[in-house]
Amino acid sequence: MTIGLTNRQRAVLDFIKDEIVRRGYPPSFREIASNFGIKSTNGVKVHLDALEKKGYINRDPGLARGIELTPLAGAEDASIIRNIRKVPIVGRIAAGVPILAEENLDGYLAVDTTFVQADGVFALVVTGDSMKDAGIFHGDYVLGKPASQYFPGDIVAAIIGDEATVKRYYPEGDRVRLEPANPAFGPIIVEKDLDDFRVAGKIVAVMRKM
Amino acid sequence: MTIGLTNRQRAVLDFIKDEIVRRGYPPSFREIASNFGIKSTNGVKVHLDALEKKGYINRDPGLARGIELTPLAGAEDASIIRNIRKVPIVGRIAAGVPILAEENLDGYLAVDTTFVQADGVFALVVTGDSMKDAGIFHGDYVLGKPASQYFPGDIVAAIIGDEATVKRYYPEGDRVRLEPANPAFGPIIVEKDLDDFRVAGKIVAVMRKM
DNA sequence: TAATATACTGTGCTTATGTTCACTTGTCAA
DNA sequence: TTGACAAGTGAACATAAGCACAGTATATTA
Repeated sequence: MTIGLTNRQRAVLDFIKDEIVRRGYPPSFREIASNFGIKSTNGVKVHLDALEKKGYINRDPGLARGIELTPLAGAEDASIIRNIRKVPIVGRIAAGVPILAEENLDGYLAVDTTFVQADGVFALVVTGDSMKDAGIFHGDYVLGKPASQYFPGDIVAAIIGDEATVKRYYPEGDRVRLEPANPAFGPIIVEKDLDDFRVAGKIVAVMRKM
Repeated sequence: MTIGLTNRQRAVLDFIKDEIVRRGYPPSFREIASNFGIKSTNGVKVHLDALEKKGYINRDPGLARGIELTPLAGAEDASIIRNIRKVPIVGRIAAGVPILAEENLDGYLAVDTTFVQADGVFALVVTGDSMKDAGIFHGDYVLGKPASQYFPGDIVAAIIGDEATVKRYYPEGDRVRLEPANPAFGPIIVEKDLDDFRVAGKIVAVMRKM
């Protein structure tokens, strides 16, 4: 029952989230009121009632600052309120299903928002050293961000069959050349509109555990 | 000035953290009191004053539930958020002070616990490409973990003067050779017990934003 | 065109919450 | 054995904060 919020309600919700991030606890009615230039605490109460009714917050009536964010509000598990995103880790890719399908899921990686801002970002574990010279090693996590367009030279995660591979992307007519960053390996050349082939995202971050 | 806490103070601090996790906002004086069987709010106030004086919390006087946890409180023990650690980012290093001193602090990086388990881990931003062949580039974050002993070949964060540098560690008698991973650079050789020199930690992770 | 929802103002009230002060008790180090 | 510190009790107090109710205005929907 995801009921949409009005602009005003969303602004109030965002303010509450920001305050929780900034100070570690929710704002009071009067703090919300003064932030929005509202002169009556009742004006705020109406908003909070609406947010609660629509499932974005839970309140503990009577309690000072007794506002809890629900997952709907974007508090996946209180993570988002601390500059954190949970990025799905994509494991073995099942044929035909979208990359973020549950079948492919292999847990989550918590990532600081300095590394990811957008939604839809996924993580995968690199196999092989074909991107060694680009500083991407066997066993590294890479974060991939789906894009509407990829440019020559972009490092991308490409799906070929049920395998994900990380390479530099070079479109060549109706083919694509996937170029490794390691002289020991040669390029992979695939038909652009092969059913089996797609580019899942551009690599936006690398994380290595040593 | 990391002053130790008494058992009771630690218990109170833990309770505050638990409540923040559980409900999303800090407890009131009376909630703390009733949890510990304390009958006077003043009993609680003394604890909070002590926690504040010792740097584990910050309070906004007069405000209901105006308790903020400081990094000190979070670093003590499991982070308030599951699976996540907040790692202090070390910037320019002031002479003479410990690496984690406030003067050096440049914010925090949230990191999944798959990358860090221990306390005391710090992050710093790499300058220069001297570790390029080890897959550590200019601008990368590295996570350093202080150790009691370092072994030949370890990649470490070393402090020389007020500069941090990342290199491979090779002890040689009462000198240390800091070896880059880039043929364009030569090694740095320093006296082991120079005042100006110390090894701050072993590099346990690398994170790159592209 | 009546009903409903949003978005408020203004006032008064209740209570949840933090503060202050005086005093007690036990422990531990100088 | 004095003094400092931790850890309280108890009561009075001030105020921060939530709630209720009576209105007003506008827009949208049935």
